[in-house]
Amino acid sequence: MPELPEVETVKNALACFVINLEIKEIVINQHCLRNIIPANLPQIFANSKILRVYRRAKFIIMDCDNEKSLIIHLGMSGKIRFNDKNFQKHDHIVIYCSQNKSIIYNDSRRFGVFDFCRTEDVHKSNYLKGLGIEPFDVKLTPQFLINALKNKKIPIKQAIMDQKIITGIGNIYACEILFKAKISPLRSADSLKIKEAQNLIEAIKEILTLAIKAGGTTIKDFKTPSGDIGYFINNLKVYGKDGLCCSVCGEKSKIIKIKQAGRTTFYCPLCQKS
DNA sequence: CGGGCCACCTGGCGGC
DNA sequence: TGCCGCCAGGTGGCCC
Repeated sequence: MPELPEVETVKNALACFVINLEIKEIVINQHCLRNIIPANLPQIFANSKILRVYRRAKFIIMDCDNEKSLIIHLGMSGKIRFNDKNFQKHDHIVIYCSQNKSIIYNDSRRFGVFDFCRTEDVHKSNYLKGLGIEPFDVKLTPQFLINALKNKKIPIKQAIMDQKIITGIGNIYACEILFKAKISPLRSADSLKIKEAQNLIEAIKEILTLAIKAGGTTIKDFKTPSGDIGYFINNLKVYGKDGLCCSVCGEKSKIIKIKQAGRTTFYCPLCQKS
C-alpha cells in the first residue's frame, strides 16, 4: 500500500485523532511483524500521553511524554483504523486511549514495523539512520541530486525508489514521476543532466503534492483511517495502464510494462526517451 | 562496495 | 468448485 502520500494521509489522520490522548493499554495480538515487537512495549507506554505525530520517509513516529517514541511502518499492507469495535483478521495491535478512543493496526502481510526507542534516539535508530533526503526538503536541489546519483550505475527508477537516496517514493509514484518528467525509467542514474534533475525534482514535488491532496492512491485495498479510498487512483497516467494509449502522445504510442529489479515498471517509450 | 536476487507473508485473481 | 501459479503499495540480507 503505502508510499509517502499514503503514509502522510495516515499520519495526518493520526495527528488529528491522538494528540494529547493518554494511552491506557496496548494489546498485541501478533508480535511477529518485520520486527519482533518488544514484549515490554505495552508496559512502557501504559499511562503515557501522545505529544506529537510526524512522518519521516515512510515511517510514522509518535512521541510520548515517557520520553519514548513509537515507530510505525505500514509495509505493503498496513492499515490504521479508529474506534472500531468490530475486530478483523490481522488486527495485530490495539491501542486503547482516554476518551474511549482506540487505534487499530492491521497488517495482513506483516511486512510492517511496530517498535519504539527513546525519543532522543529516534533518528539514530536502525530504522531511520540511513535514510536519504525528504522530497520536500529545500536542500533537494538539482546539484544535490546529481551528486547523490554520481557513480550510480542503476536505472534511475531504482535510484528514486532507494530510501537511502531520496525517501518516500515507491513503485507507483516512481512510474508516475518519471512519466511526468519525461525521463525513461531505464536511464542510468548517473547519466542525468542538470536540467533533467531539475525536471525530476519538479515532477517529484508536483506528483507527491497532488497525491497527498487526493489522500493517496488505492490500487487494491488502501483505506485512510476514516475509511476513504485514495483518490489519486483517478490521476494515474501510466501505472497499471499497459496497453492503453499514452495520455500525452495519444495514438502514437501505448504504455508498456517491464520488470526492473523485480518490480513492475510502466512507461511510455515515446514520451520517455532513453 | 555495489548490484542482483531472494526472502519475508497473506490474499486475490485468472487460468485450467 | 478447486487448485496452482502469479502478482501486489516495501525492505533487509545474502551472495557474487
